[in-house]
Amino acid sequence: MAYWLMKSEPGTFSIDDLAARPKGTSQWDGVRNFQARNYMREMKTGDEVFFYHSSCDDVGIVGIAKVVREAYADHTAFDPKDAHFDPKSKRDAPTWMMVDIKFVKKLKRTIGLAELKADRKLDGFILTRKGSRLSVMPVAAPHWKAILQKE
DNA sequence: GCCAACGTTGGC
DNA sequence: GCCAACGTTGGC
Repeated sequence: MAYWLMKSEPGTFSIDDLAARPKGTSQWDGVRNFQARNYMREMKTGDEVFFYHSSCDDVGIVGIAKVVREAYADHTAFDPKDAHFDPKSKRDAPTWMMVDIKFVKKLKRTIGLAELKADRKLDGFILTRKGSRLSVMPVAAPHWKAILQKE
């Protein structure tokens, strides 16, 4: 079992939005970065995911979800009307993939970015690495545990 | 709104 | 293959 972190702007799709979906489940579409896509292809059913709110007043980890469907074609890339349309992605050879995740729980409080940056136990975490903009990333087991202990 | 950092594109 | 220009991300 592996651990991951996925970023979302709460103004677009928040942890509450995920919880409100039927069965608390949603596809994770719109990823258009190769490294992030590659990580999604590694995800296995049952893997756990930190849900992170970015570009908002309260930036940080807000909840936990789990992977319920492994990588498949992101069909929004085929739709010319979709904001994330990519003409280079073909139905018979999709460039972009998505997974489905399911709401598990909200944390009792947001574990803020500043707090994550300040924790020496989290050295090496991709999220807090200078200049990192990845929206999907792995979380090492010791890091996962250290973050949970902050709750 | 600003801007640093990064990824992508396209001319050469 | 190089690299400048451009677009995006995302914290502040």
